[in-house]
Amino acid sequence: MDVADLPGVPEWLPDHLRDDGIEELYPPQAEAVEAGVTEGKNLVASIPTASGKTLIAELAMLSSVARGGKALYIVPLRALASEKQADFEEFEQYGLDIGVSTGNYESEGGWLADKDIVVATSEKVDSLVRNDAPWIEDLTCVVTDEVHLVDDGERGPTLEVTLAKLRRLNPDLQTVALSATIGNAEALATWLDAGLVDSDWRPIDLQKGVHYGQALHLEDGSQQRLSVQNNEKQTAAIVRDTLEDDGSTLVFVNSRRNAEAAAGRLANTVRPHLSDEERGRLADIAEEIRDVSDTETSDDLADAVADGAAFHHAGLSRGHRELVEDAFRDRLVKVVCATPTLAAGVNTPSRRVVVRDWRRYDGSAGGMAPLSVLEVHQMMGRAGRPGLDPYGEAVLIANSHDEVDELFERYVWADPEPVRSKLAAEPALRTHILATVASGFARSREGLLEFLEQTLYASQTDEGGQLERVVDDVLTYLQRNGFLEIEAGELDATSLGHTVSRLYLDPMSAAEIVDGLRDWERGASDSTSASGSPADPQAEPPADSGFTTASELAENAAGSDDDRDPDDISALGLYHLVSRTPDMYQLYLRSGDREEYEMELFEREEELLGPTPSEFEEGRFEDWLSALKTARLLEDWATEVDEATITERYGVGPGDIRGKVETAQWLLGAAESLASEVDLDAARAISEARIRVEHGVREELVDLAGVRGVGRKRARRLFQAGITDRAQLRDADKAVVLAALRGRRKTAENVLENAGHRDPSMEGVEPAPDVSVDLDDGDTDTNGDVTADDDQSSLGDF
DNA sequence: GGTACGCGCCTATAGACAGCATGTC
DNA sequence: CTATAGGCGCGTACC
Repeated sequence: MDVADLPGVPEWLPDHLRDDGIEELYPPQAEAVEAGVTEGKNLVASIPTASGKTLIAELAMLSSVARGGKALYIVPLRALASEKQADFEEFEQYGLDIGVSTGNYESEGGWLADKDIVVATSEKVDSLVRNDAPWIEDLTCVVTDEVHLVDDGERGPTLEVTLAKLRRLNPDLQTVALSATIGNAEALATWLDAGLVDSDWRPIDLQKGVHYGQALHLEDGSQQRLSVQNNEKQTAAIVRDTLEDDGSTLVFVNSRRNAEAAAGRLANTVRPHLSDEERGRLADIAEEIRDVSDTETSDDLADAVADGAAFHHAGLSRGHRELVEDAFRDRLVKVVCATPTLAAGVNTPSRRVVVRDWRRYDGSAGGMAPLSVLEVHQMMGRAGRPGLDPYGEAVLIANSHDEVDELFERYVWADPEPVRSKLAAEPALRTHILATVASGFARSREGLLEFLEQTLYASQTDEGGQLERVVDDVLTYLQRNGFLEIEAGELDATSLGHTVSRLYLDPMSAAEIVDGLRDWERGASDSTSASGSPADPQAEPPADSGFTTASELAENAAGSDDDRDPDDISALGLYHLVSRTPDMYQLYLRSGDREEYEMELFEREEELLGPTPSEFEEGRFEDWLSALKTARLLEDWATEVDEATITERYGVGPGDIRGKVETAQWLLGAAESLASEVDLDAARAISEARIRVEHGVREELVDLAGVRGVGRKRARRLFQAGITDRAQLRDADKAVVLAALRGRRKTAENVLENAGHRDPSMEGVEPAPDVSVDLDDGDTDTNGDVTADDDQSSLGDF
């Protein structure tokens, strides 16, 4: 189909596409147009990655906007939100306004209501609906990227429920759903009352194969000789072979450690193939990587990159990831060894893809579980860059002759699994039922079930019995914990319930937080026996186990003599409290850790909020310990322990620290709201703990770190120079400030201005000579300090 | 005596959304 | 209920 023949699109679009070198649509795109995407029709497109999904989305959104509408583009990852924003911003020249909204970022300059196209994550959209964002009603078109993720147990239900809500709010809404190739695209189409484009077409050939011994067996039956030389691994042989053809390789492995180890080894394979010029540019990038942070991960990555290899996983910080992705796209880095982060995420195609590990550890399966066909196909789909490579090759690695056949059967020739709704699971319904009631989508049990009828789950199952049963369990749970009231069949969210829904908390997290805080106020004496575990946990839904109901408000109102002062709650206690909620991704407890944290628990049990579960309750006790480990990490961060020490002590990457800190910040913010909601007096302690973790500073720096432009390091330097709070900074001797900030005039001016200094100008000011500021060269003060504390407390016990 | 290698045993295990109100070194 | 790579200690073979 020629771009001139597109019905319903703005008149500038055909020319715009031609300028981009697009004269004709790809076949699946043409099918989509024939199905009416540009004329407001619903559509499900199940097509491979990189076969033009984005254009289908654009056609739908632009034509909808051209008719005076407003479009929403839902992405699964924050990283994709910014990528799509960049894509769509080229339409700004035609007067369109693009906006982005994710948890940590909101586009500035004009509210989202004024935007023509809004990009957001599914959770953010859910949250916007819960908080009654007024512009939601103006939407005329919603595009969902990667809809097959409704199959995901944790995040799928959010997408499902959110789509159902959007469609309910606005029955005329055009719904376009983009999916990877899946087994049951027609089921999605039925659910969304949509036309269907289901195609395998790719703009560039993809040849799948399995490597074993000295040969690469391809799916068309041919074989390529690809010999493994002296001692090298199969992966190395493939990488070398690709390099000889001047191509790059993406290697998928199943753990972070494997990614790092493989990158280190493959660096040796790549090194001899680099030109001098490449070596020079790679050295520069390696230097930038070292600048991002001075952790071991950072060093290892820099070493590998200097040789043209890299690893990529979620433990990397944002800066690291971007540098690696860019260098790979620029073809400087020849090999990237990645965990599945890269397959789901951003656009980094490569000549060849190697799927080295096809099994992955899965705690719920109790061991290694094979990857799904869908996942493997998604990884393989990264092979071949349109316009750059003649074709793409995706290779699985077999370790035996039998495995060759197995891999062909299991992945190369197999069709992807059907997508199935995971909505009927209790944890998902807990949060969505509360939100559905709180935001007025349902006012009775029947209304609730009727609403759930609009989900994929309902369209995929014939017997409603299962769903109904879980719904009743969840309603009971929500009622018992004081989130909902049920009266004469009427459902009503309590004010606590509304708060929880708006805060986007899992109700179970909210219950845990409220109970923990309340338990503290009630005093320690009766808490050891106060575990709310039902007598027979087996008979109760798992959601209930171990929690006193949050509705026992009246019980402690009387107050007793052993009430404790809420200001005495320690930061560790609060960090532990939020770390044990289901909203915090827990740290893995390694074998050696168990003993260490049992000891730690023994020493600091007093500080924790709520009764420690019995050691015989295996699962709960384990969770309690790993929450303690997470809490310790946060405490270290809030005690100015430096990054490198933390990564080493807890076995995490630099990016993980950021993630934990961010989550803790969010949950503590939520805890603050909850405390005031239920009249608990802990707000001050929580707020301080939150600010400390936010800036990563000890108590005495909280005030200083609140000044814009002052982080944990600058705050500490100022403090050492004798400036201990914001007020002092406001009237400080400029010479001292300048010296404390190591003579950086511009920084000092900024800081003083933000602190409200009368005359921030640094002109003619010289750093005061008697102020010494040596904290970042080596692990002198802050770290040394903390390490000493640490030694003291642990040594004292042996 | 030193080194190189191979074997068996032990260990450890992917990803990342959200409130609210603004900004690290 | 499922696996496997890598690191380490140890024993053997060889110079």
